[in-house]
Amino acid sequence: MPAARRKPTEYHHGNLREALMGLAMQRIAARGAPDFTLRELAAEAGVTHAATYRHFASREALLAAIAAWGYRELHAREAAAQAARGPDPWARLLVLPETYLAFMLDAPGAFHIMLGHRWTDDETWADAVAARAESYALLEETARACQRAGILPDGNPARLIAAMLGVTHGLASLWLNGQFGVVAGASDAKALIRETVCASFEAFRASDPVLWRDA
Amino acid sequence: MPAARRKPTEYHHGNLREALMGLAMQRIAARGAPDFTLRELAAEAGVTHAATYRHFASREALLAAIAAWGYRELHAREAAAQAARGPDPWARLLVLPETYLAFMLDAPGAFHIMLGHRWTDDETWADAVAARAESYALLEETARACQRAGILPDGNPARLIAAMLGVTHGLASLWLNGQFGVVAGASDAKALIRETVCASFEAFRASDPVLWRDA
DNA sequence: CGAGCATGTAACCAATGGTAACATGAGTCA
DNA sequence: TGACTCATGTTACCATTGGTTACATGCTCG
Repeated sequence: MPAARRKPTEYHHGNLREALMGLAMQRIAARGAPDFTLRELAAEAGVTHAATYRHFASREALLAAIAAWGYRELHAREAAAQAARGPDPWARLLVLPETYLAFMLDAPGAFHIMLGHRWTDDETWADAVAARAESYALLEETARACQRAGILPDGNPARLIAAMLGVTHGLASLWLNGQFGVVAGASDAKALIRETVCASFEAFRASDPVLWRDA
Repeated sequence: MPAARRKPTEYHHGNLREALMGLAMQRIAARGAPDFTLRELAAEAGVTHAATYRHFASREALLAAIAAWGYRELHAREAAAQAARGPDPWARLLVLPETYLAFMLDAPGAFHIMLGHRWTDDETWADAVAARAESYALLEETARACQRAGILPDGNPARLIAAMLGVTHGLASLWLNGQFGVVAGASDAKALIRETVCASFEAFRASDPVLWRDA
């Protein structure tokens, strides 16, 4: 994250765009929702709120940029982690939720937008939608590879993928919204989440193929 | 849902509180987020926006009331469905996600607030928090009963509960945010979700107890 | 019937997202 | 070097929003 405040002598900020994204993510992570005001944000960056419109068409566009950055970064981390893990399909599959959850802890502000914010269909979110699709495609390919290798049970891959995406996304979402205390003592929620996701994947792996077949 | 517009002759609306909640839920369901303006809402109810403050302390309080209503209704439906299903713990467990997903389709507007909206900790949301806790308690009790009956594998119940809550919540959340097309052809997403949740529960049931034990 | 209280209205406020016209200064090329 | 230019920032402005306050209305019940 770049420095938030610029020196008061300089007229041009230098990299206001990224500074605003960083500050916004901080605030979202702290408050749990994109509550911030463009004016607050701009002031914290040492700039007038009107200056933000040189970099983002609207407040929504700033959020969309954060989401797009998040999914691109996630995809990059996932791909790198898979490469580091070698060719085994199962290891390549398990590394995905691991990376996902680790990134969530690294950048909770971005995740709030990625998971919790309603995206309108207009072009503002087009970038984010595309970036998200890439990340999902990775899961889909890897899951299919596991099926081909006989590691995951046969059956409709969409169901298996939905199940895996569901647990991961669901637990992440619960944690982000602070709803995890209701199910655990919240003592070490992060460890519980990681282990639960892992156990679920293993349960799916060892499950009866009949479960996943279409009627 | 009560009628949106009152007759212009009458000064008092009659049941403005519920009318506003109903209209708000409609709008949330339609737009996918609580985008509405208090003034729009009030106008649609045939009333000045200031009138809403006779029934809700703030815009946020209206959302909180919807969430609280939603969780109370959900809990009631779950309890009723369990009662109708008889004493078998496994049947009583499976009926919970069924009811959950069915209610989501009935009242997507309420679910958007229940699942997708960040709840601040102040007293505005106290009711909703309490109602939510009751619904979660039902899942927890039923899951523990299944473990005692030897139906669910032994191990840390928090993990099993987290896993089940995770899939259900995760898939519901994906569907609400319109992100389900990425995993399925979105042809009959609702059926896919129901069957995937069911398959997941069965997979957990038949899984190796070792998966759910603490290290 | 009349009093009181719940409910609605009108007028107002500060703050917000967004726009437009103007100011500044860094990079480029003669 | 000096001037042109364009990206970037500022000032001043706007309509709209959530929220408050003082006043109006009319249902309810002694």
